[in-house]
Order: sequence, then structure tokens, then C-alpha cells
Amino acid sequence: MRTTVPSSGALHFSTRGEYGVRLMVELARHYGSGPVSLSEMADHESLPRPYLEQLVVSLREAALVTSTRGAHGGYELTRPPATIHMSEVITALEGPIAPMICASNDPHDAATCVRAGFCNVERLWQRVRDAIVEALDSMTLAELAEPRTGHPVHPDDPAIVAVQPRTDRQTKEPIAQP
Amino acid sequence: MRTTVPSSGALHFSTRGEYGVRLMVELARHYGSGPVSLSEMADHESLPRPYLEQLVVSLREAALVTSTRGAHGGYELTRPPATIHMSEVITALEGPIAPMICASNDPHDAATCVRAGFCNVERLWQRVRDAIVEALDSMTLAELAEPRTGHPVHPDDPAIVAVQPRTDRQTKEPIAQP
DNA sequence: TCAATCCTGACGAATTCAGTCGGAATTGCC
DNA sequence: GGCAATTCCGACTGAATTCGTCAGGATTGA
Repeated sequence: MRTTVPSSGALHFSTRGEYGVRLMVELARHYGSGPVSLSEMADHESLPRPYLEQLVVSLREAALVTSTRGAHGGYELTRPPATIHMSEVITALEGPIAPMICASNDPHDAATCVRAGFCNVERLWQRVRDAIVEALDSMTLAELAEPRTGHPVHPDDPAIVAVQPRTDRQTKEPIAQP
Repeated sequence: MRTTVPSSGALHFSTRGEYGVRLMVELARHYGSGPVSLSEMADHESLPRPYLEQLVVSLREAALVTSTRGAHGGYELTRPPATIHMSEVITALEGPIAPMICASNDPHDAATCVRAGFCNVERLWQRVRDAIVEALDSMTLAELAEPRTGHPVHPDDPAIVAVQPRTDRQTKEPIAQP
């Protein structure tokens, strides 16, 4: 729960993305054991249940989860965690990845940019978007669901950043650096 | 000028980033020819000059531009465009790259996350952050300043149109390099 | 001196964010 | 059948942020 909103920093995900992903991770951990109720997850993750109710609508509409109504109902994943890429989750929760309107994943949005065609800068935004999508694509729910193995980390531990399971990222050729 | 704010989409840059980058591109095009006034750039880019006045403060504080006061004054880059990476520009304008608080470029910010250490999801945000920084680092002002005419793509740029509908995976179109 | 600039700080409208609230519909279990 | 646990739905709201505007002062070249 957002006690102090930091406000500092560019390219924020909203709490929809944050909470929604944590919710999905929770579901991944219970995959195969029947539905999990929202209250359960809200309790376990210390998140406001009424707010989660809103978020989960988007996840259901994106066919990432199914719901079972009534007593002992709840939500569960529609597919195995290993087949769910984080790009799908984020897009469902926050809409198309669009650091700038001219670089939206949704071509309809992108077409609304008046400067399209003559504006040089859109190449930058598109490259950023591709990098983001690629990063989100390279990770599945399964990887986030497996418990953290051992290494107790210090907040600014550089070891965290170095983790790279299976990256084959390769879109950008490096530009000549002076 | 923002006529209709689309609001749809995740990970937006704010107008500070957008306008600020366009301003820097303008300065790069005039590099070496003395200072350029804000009004000039505001006119040429159809941006509100009083607002640019605000943005340029951040750029000056980051030592990316210098100002000359008085008549025929204005702004100019402190370094050749080819040595200015877009990560510097964006960071100056919008603050540290931080898709999530636990994944901020600024270690002080990152340390404020209560879940640091036991939260698995931070690996995801950190990977996204690294991807963004890498993308921004790989591009310099010089590349954005060169006119589009030497570029292999023409006005009806397939890069925008070629993005497929959202039902399936987003493939990244390779960014053509001159 | 005068006009063109940069510089500074305060202000404000619109939008979005992050939830809250109340209640209706559905289902399992006694 | 009745009750309790759920999902589902739509409206509402306080606070923060964004995107500017405005007024005036300081500095400089001609």
C-alpha cells in the first residue's frame, strides 16, 4: 500500500502493474490447486482487496485468469505459469507499452501522432519501447514464482542486477562511442 | 502541444521528456553557430515558450547546455552532439529511470523499498530498467539531429505501420541504420 | 537608453491515480 | 431453503501530479 508516493523518477509503472503482477505471482504459486480467493491474496500481500477487485477485471478480460463464483470460489491461471510472459500481464494491466504516443504498441494509437513521418525523435522512443517489450517478453511468471534461493541481499546489491537467466536480447547494434 | 492527451498506455514519458529532447535536437542542429534563443526554438517546434523555460533549467543544471544572457543570447550545447547520450538527457529532464521504486537508478531511492530482499518481482523491474537504460545509452543526440533524408525509410514509414495487432506477440522491427 | 534575452517563483486548471463504497448475482454447504 | 463466501459491477472521491500560465526582475548588446 502506497504510504509515501516517491514521485521521483521517469517511466513509472502504476500500482496496477505492481499489484497486478504480485497477484499473478501468487496465483502462479497455487497453480493446479484450485481457485484462490481475492481476500486470501490481499491478506497475504497486504494489498487492498477492493482495489484488487478492479485490477483482476483486466486480467480476466485478457483471458489470463478465470474466475469461479460463489463460496470457495476465486481465481486461477488459465495457462501454466511458464507459458505466461510478463509482457502479456503488463499490457493487460496497464495498456499498450507506449513511452511516447508515436511509439505505442497499439498501431491505432501510434497513428495519431501528428509528427509521424518527419519527426526524427520517434526512432528513439521506438527503440526504448522495443527494449521494454523485449525485457518483459524474456521473463515468464514461472521465473517470478519460484522462491528466492538463499542469497540474502543488501538493498543496493549489484548482484541482483547481474541475474540474467536466458537472455538472447539482440536488437540494437552499438553505436560508435567517442 | 498536447491537444488530446491519449492517456492510454504504460510507461509514459512526460512532456518534459518529449519537449526537452526536441529542444536538445534543435540545439544539436545549431551546434557551433552560437546560442539559439528559446523563442526561436519554441516557434520552430510549436511548443509553449514559458514551459520550455522551465525545462531548460534542468538541462542547464545538468550541465548539458549553457546560457548566454542579454540580447542575442540563448542556449547552446556544452559538448558535441555525438558525445551526449540520450540517457543523460532523459535523466536530467525526468529524474532517474525507475519503472518501480525498487528498481531506481538512484540507489538511495531503491533502498526505500520495504520489500527489498525477499521480493522476487524486483528482478523483473530491474531487468526492465536495465533494458531502458541500455536503449537510451545506445543513442546520441547526433543521430537524432541528422536530417531524415539520408535515411533508408521514407514518409510512409513502415516502422510505424508494421506493428501487428495486439492479439499476438509483438515483434520488434529492426531499426535501420544508415 | 532600449529591446531582447534569460531567470525566478508563484499560481492554477485539468487529469490521473489510488483507492473506497454499496450492493447485486452466484454458488457450496448445512 | 437458508446462509455465508465469493465474484461482479458501477459510481464516487480525495489527493497528487502534470502541464502549463503569469508577472516581474536581472543581464547584456546595439
